[in-house]
Amino acid sequence: MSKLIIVESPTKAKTISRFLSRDFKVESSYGHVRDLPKSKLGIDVEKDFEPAYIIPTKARKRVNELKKEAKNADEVLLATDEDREGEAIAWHLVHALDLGKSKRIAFHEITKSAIEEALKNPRDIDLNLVDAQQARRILDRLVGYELSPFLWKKVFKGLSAGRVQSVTVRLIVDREKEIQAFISQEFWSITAVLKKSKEEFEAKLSKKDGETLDKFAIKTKEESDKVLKDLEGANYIVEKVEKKEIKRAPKPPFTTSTLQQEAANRLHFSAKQTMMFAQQLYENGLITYMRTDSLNMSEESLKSAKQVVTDKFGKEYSLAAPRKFKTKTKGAQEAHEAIRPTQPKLASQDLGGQAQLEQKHIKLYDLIWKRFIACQMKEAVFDSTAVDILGNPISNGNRISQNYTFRASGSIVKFEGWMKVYKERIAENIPEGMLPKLADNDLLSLVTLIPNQHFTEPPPRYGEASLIKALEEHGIGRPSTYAPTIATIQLRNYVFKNNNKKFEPTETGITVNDLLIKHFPEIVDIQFTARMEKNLDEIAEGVKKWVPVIKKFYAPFHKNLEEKYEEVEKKNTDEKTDQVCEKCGKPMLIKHGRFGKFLACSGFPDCKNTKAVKEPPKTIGIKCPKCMEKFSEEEAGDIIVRRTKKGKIFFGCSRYPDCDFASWKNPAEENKKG
DNA sequence: CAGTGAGCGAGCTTCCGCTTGACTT
Repeated sequence: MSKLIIVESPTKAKTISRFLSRDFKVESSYGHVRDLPKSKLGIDVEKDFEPAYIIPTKARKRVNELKKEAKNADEVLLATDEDREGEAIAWHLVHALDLGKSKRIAFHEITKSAIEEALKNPRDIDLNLVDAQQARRILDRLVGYELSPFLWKKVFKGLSAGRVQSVTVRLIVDREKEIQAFISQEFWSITAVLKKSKEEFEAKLSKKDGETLDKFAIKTKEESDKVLKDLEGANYIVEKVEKKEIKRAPKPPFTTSTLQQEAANRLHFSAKQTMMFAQQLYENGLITYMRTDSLNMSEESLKSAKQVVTDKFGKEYSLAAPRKFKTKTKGAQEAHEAIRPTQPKLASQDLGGQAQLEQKHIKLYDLIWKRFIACQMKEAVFDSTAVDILGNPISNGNRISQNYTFRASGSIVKFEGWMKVYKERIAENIPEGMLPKLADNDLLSLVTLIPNQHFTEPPPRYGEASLIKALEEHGIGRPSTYAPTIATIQLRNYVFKNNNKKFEPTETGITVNDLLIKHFPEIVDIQFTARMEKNLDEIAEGVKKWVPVIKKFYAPFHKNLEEKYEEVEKKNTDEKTDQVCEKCGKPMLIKHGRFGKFLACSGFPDCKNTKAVKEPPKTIGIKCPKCMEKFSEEEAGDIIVRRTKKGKIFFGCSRYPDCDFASWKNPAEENKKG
């Protein structure tokens, strides 16, 4: 009896086969094996949106191999992920491989017992779940392949729009507009430096006559001066000492999104880098699957974590019962576990021997290991103290009406708990620093009063980490798409990373975003995906059929689109410049051509003068090596980041065409490697 | 990888989500 099991990933296949007898052969599909054709819509909207699936050339070889394997097997078991995409992959496999006989199985973790359990419970493919996936796929294709050509016609060619990318651009443009519209406000704070015996500490002005002062209570220097004057000669007396014990629980283990965020914040990895290193850790059997939105952890791993905590830190740090987490992510599919070390016993220091791992792999593993171990450790406990101090102004020996209250706070760590492993900035609600021992009615002496001028700040621009966080919170995109989406919107030149690695929209990004918001508000609504997911869930549950759901969306969308083709004028994306054409004296314009921006004379077609557009100098801080051989450092060109026609990034010399140095790799990074 | 826009109007661009190589352009 020979049986063939098909999963998505070759690494998963390898792992599973270790648990099974020789009767089983485990192969992988490498993701989807059928898809809509790339070159055309591939959907017959007249015939109930019938999709024309094809096997892409990239998948052809794999399909043929699997076909052969299936023929030789007595039974085929489809063990793809238990989620919408996984179910669809199984269904596509049935059609692509012509499987007459096949069964669907699913396991929730890759352990011997879970696999044996799954083998005992085969089922049929869930066609409702498949339909939900088809609806998702078809809707995305309809939106993407009808809206993008609209942009080619009304803006310029090569642009794109889609359910995910267009909303991602919107987030960035919206934020930029908030920043532009922001009006900074002045406010003041007053800090008293006080002394008890010889110990100095700080307290912030918090109340006037018992009324809490809000942030803008003191708006100007004059108002601040008035308070200082009121306080001349005041006594400072401790009014109330409040002690509290604060407990902080650890954060859950990593998902794709949180891993990308933390690796960006702590290790300065891009989302793309993080995924590449995680993939290699996964392939080396060191971590669980890296594209996941689940917070589940196998019982086995929890047991192992407890052992590690007890061994490494002592029993007082370990939990009586494992701590479990529930996802808050909208639309989470949870086909996998959270990202965790497969062998919790292996700390990052134990990884030295593995030659194929670089420092960056080890750093990422360290982060994953610590986060996982910490989530199975006791809460951290703080003793926090908040003290109200009355500043009683005295006037001519008499108390005057106003009095002021200052507040000092501090905390000390009573028990580190999980923070012994996974350091966090204390921040959020827990003040830092120590206070001297204080008791009610203690008389304090004033060292000095410090007025501070502040200005409110605009909201920050998104970086990769905060953008991914926002996408996940709105349920936009999936673990496998966060990094590629961010790459796409930069490739299309909708947004770019500024010198601080924060996203700013380009002119094109703003133009396209405004156009979409004005004419297709539904598609670029931040809630669009969430509403779609609700419908998909109903399809998956069998409450709704997929065709009417798509029809209900498509009919008005398409009608609107046809109207907009008539109504909307072509956007003129020409940008005026201060430059004057040296041939005819007319002003020069920045135009969009096949190869991006260029300068052209506004007198066209009478004057055909063109020039390369002045590139924003995207230097990487090093000189051109080819120039350096011939010229002094003064004369040598800088290496600048440029793009090919296809948008691929390469590194060239700023003196082009005098110097033709060009490289695909970043010469600065090449130097570092030696 | 150093071009380019308009118009003839061919043939092309484009989506999201699942998964890794085969390229050293």
